[in-house]
Amino acid sequence: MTECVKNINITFDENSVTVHNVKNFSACDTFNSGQCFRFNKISEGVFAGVAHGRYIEVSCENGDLKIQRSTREDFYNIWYDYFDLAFDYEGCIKSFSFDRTLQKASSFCSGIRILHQDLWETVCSFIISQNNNIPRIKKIIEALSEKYGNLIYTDSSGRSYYSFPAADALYSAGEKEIFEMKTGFRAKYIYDAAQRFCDGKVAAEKFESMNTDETINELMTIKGVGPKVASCIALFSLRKYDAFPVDVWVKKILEKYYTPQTGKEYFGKYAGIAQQYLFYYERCTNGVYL
DNA sequence: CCACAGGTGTGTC
DNA sequence: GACACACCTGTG
Repeated sequence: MTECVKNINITFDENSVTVHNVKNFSACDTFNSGQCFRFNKISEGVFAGVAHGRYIEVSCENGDLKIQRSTREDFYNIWYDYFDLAFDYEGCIKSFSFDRTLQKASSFCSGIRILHQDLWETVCSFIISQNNNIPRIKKIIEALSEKYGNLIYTDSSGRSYYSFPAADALYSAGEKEIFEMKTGFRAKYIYDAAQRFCDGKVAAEKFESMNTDETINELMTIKGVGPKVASCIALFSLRKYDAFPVDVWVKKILEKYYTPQTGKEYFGKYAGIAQQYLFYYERCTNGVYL
């Protein structure tokens, strides 16, 4: 069955969805750009993982985006939004032509998408990311999911996939158990955040009417969430495209290619997407990959 | 043994 | 406000 929605053609199979002629989509670049910790390469060009409580396998060849193990309903309810399919990345990249470095970076990784990730998962994951490295961040998140999440899928080789733990699962586990999952000094932050999500004090809808600065200030009331983590949450979950996370890499980039005064304003309303291109470009061209 | 990893809270001036 | 400084843990 094929449908046409907003000028894109989509084919639905028994157990997969194919979106035809998708521009600017690379599963590899998207999942390796540091915004998401739960997808891994399972074969050439294919990435598998769990998001929003569902297991999928994602690949994109010749402009055809294939999502395996997705129903038609899940595609419309979850993945269309998750992969930001409505956003015009081509136009966004064109708007970056005022800057040579940005032009180079965006043509290097024009297939990166800004994912629309679950708020709680993003908050928790980026708290874990502080003063940490990506392999260990992934390891901790997998361990938490295996212990406190739900079994979602087991593949033919016997590998099991788990959902990210719900906030109340971590809250009832307690700070001590969270610490024992090798989260270190971040345990108290995770516990505190979990409690606030259980209370319902934090909800994604709350941020819809807020601008980016308001969003970041609100997020920073969570312990362990500073400007960098708050910007990541705003960008990778709440879709505030002008949120501009500044980490050690971006700091280096700003020093190397720009002036000390260059701030997010210079990059405009899609500063966050610019940040992703620059970050990924700089890391790849300096030999750091995963 | 020590530095470092996609930072942040706390205590100083 | 602009600084140091510690912080769990694994890896080089």
